[in-house]
Amino acid sequence: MVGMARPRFHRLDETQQQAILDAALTEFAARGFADASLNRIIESAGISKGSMYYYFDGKEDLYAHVIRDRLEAVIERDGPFPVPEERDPEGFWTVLAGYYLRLMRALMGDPQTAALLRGWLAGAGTPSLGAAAREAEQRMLPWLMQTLSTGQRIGAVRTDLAPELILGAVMGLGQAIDVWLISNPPADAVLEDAVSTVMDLIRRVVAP
Amino acid sequence: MVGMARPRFHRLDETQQQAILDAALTEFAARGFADASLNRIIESAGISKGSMYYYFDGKEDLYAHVIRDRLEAVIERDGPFPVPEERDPEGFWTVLAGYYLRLMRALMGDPQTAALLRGWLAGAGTPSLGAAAREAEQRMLPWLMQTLSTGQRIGAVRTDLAPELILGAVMGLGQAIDVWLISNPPADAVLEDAVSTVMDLIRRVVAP
DNA sequence: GGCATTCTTAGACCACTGGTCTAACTGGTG
DNA sequence: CACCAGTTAGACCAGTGGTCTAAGAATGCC
Repeated sequence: MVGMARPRFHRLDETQQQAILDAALTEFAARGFADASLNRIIESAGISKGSMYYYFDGKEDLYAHVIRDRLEAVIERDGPFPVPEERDPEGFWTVLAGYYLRLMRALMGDPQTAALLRGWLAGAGTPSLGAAAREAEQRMLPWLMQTLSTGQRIGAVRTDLAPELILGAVMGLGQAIDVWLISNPPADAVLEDAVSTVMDLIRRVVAP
Repeated sequence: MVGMARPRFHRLDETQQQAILDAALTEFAARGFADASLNRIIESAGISKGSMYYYFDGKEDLYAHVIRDRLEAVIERDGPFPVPEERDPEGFWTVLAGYYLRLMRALMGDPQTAALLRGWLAGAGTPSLGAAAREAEQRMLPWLMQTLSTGQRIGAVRTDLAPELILGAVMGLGQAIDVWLISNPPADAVLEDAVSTVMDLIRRVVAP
């Protein structure tokens, strides 16, 4: 499986694992995948190049691993985010709005992880982001598809367009909104208003 | 001004200008900015590295120039696209739908230019795309802002959100739709249906 | 305790990158 | 023909991601 550190990485001393992941997170968050330097990560982590390639298949493999690691950390700390089981549209959207608000707060409190995940999502459409990092993106797909399915079943989401198009549109919209929110960070007092605006935009796109 | 070949480039023999731009277009369209190799472009163009740096400030400068060159070519061949002057919303959207249809047809007939422009728009959110290429993107802004303004004036576009957010949302949506259309290219017979779907999605986002 | 085996590390080496720089070539002018 | 400005060629540089091999370290067995 791509995007998976070699099993021997998990047998490595915890402190050293952390040193590698921290160095990688810092570099990838600051510069994005393409402009990040594996050599700088290696130096910062205090290991040798041979070691790095002993534990990871390469730069892309390390990147995908760090993304998974951070996603799992966010879910563990701020989750869970089960697929909504509500039966009425208002309930459905309320749950999703709550998830979004929670995620926004979490990422506002963890700017490095936020930057990493942003860079990853933004780069998803470019060739320089390799298969491994795209595979990481694919991992979110089942959750998204299930949520979409639920929304369609209860009348909250349109059924006249291909699911892939609906999801893509929401993701594209979400990223654009994200970019704007970075430039115009809402005060905590109006975070919920911002979330309402976001949910409204998404609902408009997906409403039956 | 960045993104501008040095004036001496325009004094270069036409054939050689074209060789450089063709080699650059091919490489950037195929691999995107980050993974493109300036050395390969140089070799393919049949010039020396010293020459390339004599005419351009670097890889990024060349990229921005090729983008402008292709955008201008598209506008020259398939334009013009004046800011709509209609006074009623339906007229406004009809004009924009016509522009979109024309652009889609144009880009379907010019896949290399389409790939280049796609790579550019997709990369706009990533750090590896430099200031010069982002400046090229900024050049579309006045047209977009004017169109948005017209739409707002005649009641076709909402006024309750920041213009930057509305534009960003439309661009983000547009890219997601574009990605989907690449994977699911519509037959010419249903191109207008596809355009209608796209316009509907955009209208939902921006409607008052 | 020594030896063999396996695991892990170190860093030399490679082809390639974008970019700089200098010498040489070319063309125009007086 | 000499001089000057414009242009070209490609050597050189620091850095990249990745490979490879030798050496060191750890473990297990007799």
